[in-house]
Amino acid sequence: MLSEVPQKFDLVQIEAEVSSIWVKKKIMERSFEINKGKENFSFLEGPPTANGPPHIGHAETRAMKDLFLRYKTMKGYNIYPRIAGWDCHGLPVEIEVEKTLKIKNKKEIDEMGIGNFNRLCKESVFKYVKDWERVSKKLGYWVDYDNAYVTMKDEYIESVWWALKELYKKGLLFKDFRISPFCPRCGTTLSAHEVAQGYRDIEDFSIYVKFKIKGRDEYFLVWTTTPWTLPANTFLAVNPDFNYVLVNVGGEKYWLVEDRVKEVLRDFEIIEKKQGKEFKGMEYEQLLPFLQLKKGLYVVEADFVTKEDGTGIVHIAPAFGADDYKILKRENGELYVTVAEDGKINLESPWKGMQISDANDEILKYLKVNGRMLKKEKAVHSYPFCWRCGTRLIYYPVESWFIGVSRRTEDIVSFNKRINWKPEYIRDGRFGNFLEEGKDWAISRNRYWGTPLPVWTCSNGHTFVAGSKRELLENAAEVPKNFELHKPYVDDIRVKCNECGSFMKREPYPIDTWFDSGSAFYAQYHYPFENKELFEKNFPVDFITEAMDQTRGWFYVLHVISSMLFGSNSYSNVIVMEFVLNSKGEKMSKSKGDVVDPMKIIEKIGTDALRLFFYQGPPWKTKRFSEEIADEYARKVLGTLYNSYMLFSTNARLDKWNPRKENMIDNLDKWLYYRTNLTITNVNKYMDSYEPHRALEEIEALVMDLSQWYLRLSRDKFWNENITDEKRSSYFVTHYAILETVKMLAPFTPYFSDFLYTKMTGEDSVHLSSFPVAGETEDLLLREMDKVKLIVETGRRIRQINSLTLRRPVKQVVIGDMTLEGVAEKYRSLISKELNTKDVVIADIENYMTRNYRLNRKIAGKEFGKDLAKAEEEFSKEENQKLFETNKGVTIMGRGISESMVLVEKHLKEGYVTDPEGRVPILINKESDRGLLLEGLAREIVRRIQSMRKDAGFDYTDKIRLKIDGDQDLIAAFDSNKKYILDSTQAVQSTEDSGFNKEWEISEMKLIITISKI
RNA sequence: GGGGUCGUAGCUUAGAUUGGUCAGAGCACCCGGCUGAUAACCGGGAGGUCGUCGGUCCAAAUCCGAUCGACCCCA
Repeated sequence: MLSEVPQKFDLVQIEAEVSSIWVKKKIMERSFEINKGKENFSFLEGPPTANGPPHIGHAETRAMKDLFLRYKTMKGYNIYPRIAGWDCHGLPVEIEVEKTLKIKNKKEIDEMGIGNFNRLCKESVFKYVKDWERVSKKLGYWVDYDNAYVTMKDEYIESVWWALKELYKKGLLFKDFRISPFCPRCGTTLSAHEVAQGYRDIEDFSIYVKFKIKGRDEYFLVWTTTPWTLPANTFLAVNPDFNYVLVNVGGEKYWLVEDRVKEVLRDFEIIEKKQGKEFKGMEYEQLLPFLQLKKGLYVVEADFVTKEDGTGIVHIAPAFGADDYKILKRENGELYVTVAEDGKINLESPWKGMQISDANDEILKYLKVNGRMLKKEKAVHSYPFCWRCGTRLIYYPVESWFIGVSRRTEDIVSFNKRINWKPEYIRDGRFGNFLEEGKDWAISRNRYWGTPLPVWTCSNGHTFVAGSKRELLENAAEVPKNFELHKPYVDDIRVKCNECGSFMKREPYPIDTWFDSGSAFYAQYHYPFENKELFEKNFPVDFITEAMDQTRGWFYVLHVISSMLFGSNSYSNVIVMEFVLNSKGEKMSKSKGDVVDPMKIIEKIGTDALRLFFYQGPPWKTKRFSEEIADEYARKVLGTLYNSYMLFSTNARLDKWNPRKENMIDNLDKWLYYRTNLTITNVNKYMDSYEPHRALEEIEALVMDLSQWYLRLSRDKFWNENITDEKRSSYFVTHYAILETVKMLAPFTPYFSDFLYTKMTGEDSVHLSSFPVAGETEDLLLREMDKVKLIVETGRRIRQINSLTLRRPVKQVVIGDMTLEGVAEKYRSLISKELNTKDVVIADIENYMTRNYRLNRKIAGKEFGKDLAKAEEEFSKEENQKLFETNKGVTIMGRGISESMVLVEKHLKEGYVTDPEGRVPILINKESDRGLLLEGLAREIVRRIQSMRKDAGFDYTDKIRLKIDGDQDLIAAFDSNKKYILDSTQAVQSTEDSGFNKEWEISEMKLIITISKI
């Protein structure tokens, strides 16, 4: 039953062997089926965009996902669906295509035709999917790749449409303006990512202008860096909590924030003070009288007004700033856009038709001439430019469709409380904070490749939202051939307006691809058109995990969509994983050339080693990747377990022992059994609470205890030639411990575990077996063994410190703590063997102390005066010392000596040594005699013979002839320990001179050993 | 610029929620042991301003503030 394993521990070789068996015996497929009909555990794959090969971070999240999938499977849960998923839409795909076509802007895309472009996008999506699948499979990530959900399929899109229609019906999908970064030359908005690429430090001018207060001879002093926006001025904003002052400067009176006066002005005189809120509603005269405003030209309050620069009074031009637009909405004003999309002023004014940069200068002149400019400054600041053409970006209102997240913020925040976040601090920290902001979500994109927004509008302002393919086709005037839910096909469909009968056109946008991936929890089922029950069974999803960057990405969109659509959280447990960094703790990057290819690592050290590295330490802590550390750790845990099996199986096989229940005989065996069960309990607990690193720590500790304590102490039991009850007992617990450990490791290291499991059981796979369930355990025994370990370790340390080599037995070891009596008696033989002592004594340490009493000169001096020296001499006499010890007092030279006058010195009795810093009092009698000496020498001789056996290449079952020659003492040692030596070395004494011989020196004595095989 | 996490021996790290046994391990290093798990195993030793500065407290690696550095998110 117990199969042999190769001598050499080689994870890569093991992996190769196991993975071919997996394929041959369809282990993965069978594991998917094994729990059919049992309780469900639901999982959802966060869909990657496969627009590049997977890197080590992807490997980490996949390893983490797989860990729990395997664990839950072994726990008997049915996981269905268990599928991969691919995010197909969006800018990354478009950019990839643009790169291959060597085109740079939307105009060129329009020229080649959207149909052609999108076809290329569709083809490009799967360019790297093969790489992803190869790496994922190699990592042992067991999901169904053939039935992956794909966000660009019509079914998936249809589900998303359904969701959008639901939101529309709830009034949560609407059109509004979004003030976006905009390149006036390219005529396009830029994504945040693109904007971030284009920041540059530039020297720019800014101006202070004067807004006259209506009906007063006072001005608001306002600072701006964008004079071209001044014609669109609608409000002035102050911070209600700031203090403002009215100053007189050369006869003119200006209002500005108190804290900035000194920075802005030189000679001034403060006339009056007011709080910001007192200005609310105050009207002022239009600075540039060209725009006909229906509402505006009064002061509003705003929190975003700071004192860091400017005057604490901010010019508001709603079209050209996000904050500005917010104020307009609050004040219910009307939006005026004074600049056309080509960046030219379109307002009837002296500047009409000018580019904004030219208008800047002209407006400046105008203000100067009209006495409305106080001063002009130059300053360096960071400003975004278009990353394509280098044009200065402006903020510009772009029509956009929104999801009304802000209207459901309360729900969204409260549903978050139901989610078990790992680590916990994400819930109320990074994630919670972001939810509280509750910003509306602009989902329309001015792009091509994506889920089309299913909204049609007519010229009379009516709207139709298609909630399914069918609903669209029913309302379509004509149905085109080769129809699919992508541009340009959907755009070709004309819909007749139900209200006015005119033709409707589709709003031409695709939607934010995050809406796609955030819809996966229902759209993967083609819900609600299909699989309704399956969806409900799996909702909310039990477990998801992705990297930290998904907090505001996938985790957010899933949660928002689910909260608004289903009134619930969409996942119950989530592990937020930190990144894998390079060995210096820096982010890996292509430019640094330190990007690690997971496949290369796997080929070198094996998948299991890489996986173990990922599982070490909390998933939410960054990990510095190092191949050496990964390899080392795998050797430590898996290598040790492998060696343990090797030791066990070699002996058990010789004895033809087959795994079966045996009576546990000695306490050490019981200990290992209980120890294993304790680990099983803890591993289950930690896995269930999504703390895999703690589970792994438990397993590691068990492996170490098995190897370093249990097996080391049990080795000689295995060497007995006959199979005894003791041996059976030991085989049983060893087998139990190794097998249960292998099973617990299975979700962590699927290849290695399966290798050992199949060797041990002959079954097909550990992944078709159940996760260990703890048998009985006994705390007392576990605690006792800890004490035994402590005693043994302390004893060994004492031997070491005092150069008492373990090889030579000592006369006696004293355990000087009576509370340890029970333990020490119970494990007496174990302790004597480990410490190689003839005798173990348990006795109060005080019995091994001699005390020496000295006079405390400070106190005794007052009593004895100049006789002190004599008194000390008297007191040190043996009879007085004894008297003092028994009576706690003695009379010296006619005077009583009491305890208060005495200092006590304790000494260990002659011949004993101890470790004064030890946590338990252990004494060793270091006195030796000839018998002990000879025994020690006998072990020296054995060691030499064994070493020679090995050098001679003898098998350890080979019998040998042995001849010893050399110094007297060594011969004596041999003679007096003959049986021990001959038994240990499988030898018979001989006078044969021929054979393998060698001369040794032991303690400056000569020893000649001759051996030969019989 | 705002928010978050982290910073413990040469390296990887435990301990931080509940402040109080000399801050525990492992690897590497040095010394020793074992020699029937042997390209394995065991013991011991040395090595730490707990990033820095300040505060609270009888007492801080742990709580608070500042600061430096790493990483992430947002602007």
